[in-house]
Amino acid sequence: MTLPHPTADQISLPNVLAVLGDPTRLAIVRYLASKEGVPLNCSRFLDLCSKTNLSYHLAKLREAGVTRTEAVGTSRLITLRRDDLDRRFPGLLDSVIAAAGDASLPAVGGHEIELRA
Amino acid sequence: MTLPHPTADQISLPNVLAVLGDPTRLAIVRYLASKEGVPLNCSRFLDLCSKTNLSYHLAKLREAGVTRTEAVGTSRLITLRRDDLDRRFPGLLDSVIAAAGDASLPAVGGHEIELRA
DNA sequence: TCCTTAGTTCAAAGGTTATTGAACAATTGG
DNA sequence: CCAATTGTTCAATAACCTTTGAACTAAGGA
Repeated sequence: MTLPHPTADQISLPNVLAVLGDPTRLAIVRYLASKEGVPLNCSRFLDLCSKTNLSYHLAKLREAGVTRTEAVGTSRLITLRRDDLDRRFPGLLDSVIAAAGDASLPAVGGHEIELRA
Repeated sequence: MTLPHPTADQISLPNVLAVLGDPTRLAIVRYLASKEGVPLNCSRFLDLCSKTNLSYHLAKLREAGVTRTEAVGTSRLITLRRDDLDRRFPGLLDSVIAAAGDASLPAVGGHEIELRA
């Protein structure tokens, strides 16, 4: 439960943009946004890349302050840090998600069980 | 006047985000936005980095479809591709610029003459 | 024509990023 | 306890990015 996250004001715009500039990570964020409020575990994203690589990308998202990762049992529950991002960069997340929604990004999920919110 | 630019629908979101994820380029875009409508020449940005490096960053911005570069004499006139970006990714540029405006980014310009719009 | 101004291209160095497989740790169920 | 599930860490690799200085091109002015 104690994974390192930046505080809201440690979140840096260039860093967030750079992190979202990767197609795999953008797909993760897009999917998180589509299931907002529902914490998802990593296995949800295994369509996108290998388990090892996913671990890497999810760490990047967490370290940039885009996602929050909570350890529960052997799982990690991933959520978007929408409140913090909206406070720091109003409208940014929404426009990114909307833009990503139009574009055809890698699809994800479907055969996994959602975890209670 | 014939520098390679992507068409509006060739502009890719991950690419734009990645390109804006560099502090120097974000500062360039921020400054272009603050002088919107006024084409600026490269020398305006020499506070940010060396001439060579600036050439590199401006090429990145152009290739990603963020800026338009027009050759006039020995100058290059740089403008934001706001219309195309707004059409492709509504609200994105504005929220990025607003967010960049709050954050303290490298300042730029001041002692150069603006070119007529 | 010669020089200056404006910017590009090139090659190289150094750094960072993405990706992989193998090995590891931790929790949970039988 | 044993095994399966979930995910991380490590070392390695290949690719890409940023930055630099030197050499270059192209236009404009004296």
